[in-house]
Amino acid sequence: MSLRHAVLGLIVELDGASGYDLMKLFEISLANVWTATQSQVYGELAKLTADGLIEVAAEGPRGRKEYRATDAGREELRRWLVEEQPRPARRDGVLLKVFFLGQLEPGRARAYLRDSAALMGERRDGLAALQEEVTWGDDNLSLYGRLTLEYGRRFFEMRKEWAEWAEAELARHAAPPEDADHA
Amino acid sequence: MSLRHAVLGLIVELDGASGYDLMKLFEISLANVWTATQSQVYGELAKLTADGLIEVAAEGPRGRKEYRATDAGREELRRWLVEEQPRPARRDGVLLKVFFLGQLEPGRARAYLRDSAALMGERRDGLAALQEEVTWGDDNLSLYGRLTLEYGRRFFEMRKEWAEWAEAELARHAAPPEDADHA
DNA sequence: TCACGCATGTAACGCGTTACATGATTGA
DNA sequence: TCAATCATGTAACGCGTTACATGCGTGA
Repeated sequence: MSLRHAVLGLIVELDGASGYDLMKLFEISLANVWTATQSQVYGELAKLTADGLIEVAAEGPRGRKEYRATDAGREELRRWLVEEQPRPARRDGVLLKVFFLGQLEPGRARAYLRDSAALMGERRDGLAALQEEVTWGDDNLSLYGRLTLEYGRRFFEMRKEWAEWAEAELARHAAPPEDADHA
Repeated sequence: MSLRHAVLGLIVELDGASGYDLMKLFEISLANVWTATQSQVYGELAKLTADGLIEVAAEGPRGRKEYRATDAGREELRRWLVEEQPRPARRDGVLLKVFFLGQLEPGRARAYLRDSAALMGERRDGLAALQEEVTWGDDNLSLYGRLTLEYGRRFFEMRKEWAEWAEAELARHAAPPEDADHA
């Protein structure tokens, strides 16, 4: 149940927001941390309201509803942060493919890893560019957003290096070490 | 739709397996790559059979059904490996918490990161020990399983180092740089 | 004989994705 | 005026989790 706390957390930090505001934040700030669709966000807002963790603080033009956290909501966010420990759900589409790469010809398998390394390099560069671009404020979301962005950069860097290493491993196996000591 | 291909892939690689066999493989070999529950596995076997990608090749004692891949199934696995590219679903419970760590007292936030670093170190050591223990064969599953295991080790190592870095960053912000040039 | 392990299945519920559906405001 | 943007919602479907339910075979 993490979407719930993502939505609640944003409302607490911003001290009030609409579903539309939240969507933009999910697309930008939380893009590398937790994704959510529009229907999920509005659905969760309804549930959080029903459970008394947030409330409609004001209504604006075009049916806009500005939600704010209740005391119970702030308490629940804190409880989640302190008490609940997430078990990492290990599920990775790229790794799954690697696991079955033996079904392809060796050349194709290595090409897959090479492409993967290149893609990870691009992603890393994208985040690195973002880090340069953004001017960070002194607020919480800036400070902690900076930490998660750096995590993303390190993540892609790690994957790139791993893919390069894996490709070399395959090469080592494909070409038996005939030249190891006589060349 | 990756569970489908995980199940199909295992059946192809093993050249025949029962749901029970697959469960053990999900618990051991695929634990760090793709998780699945028992009901998922049996459900997927039924679907794959209905779609003609696998078939019951033999029935054993205790109602055991040995599935084997059909030609269509082997073709589908190949297609998935070559054509389909997974978009990485970025969703990470630990990062989500970090994003909202500003809601805690600075001391507690840093403690969270320290604990996280310690946990990641343990996980890394666990995988490293596994790497030492296991005697690897020459089959595909051994070769590619070794690659994914190394990925897991690097992943935890990266997270450990990141958590330590993040904790230091918070320390830097909590204690303003009063001693920077006069000490 | 009896416990453990092998072996398969179903049902209920919640989360996530995609698509559909509608309408108000504002600024060029 | 009209297009873009703001803004909210619903419905259908599939995947994932938990719990329930059942029964056979084998070895100590």
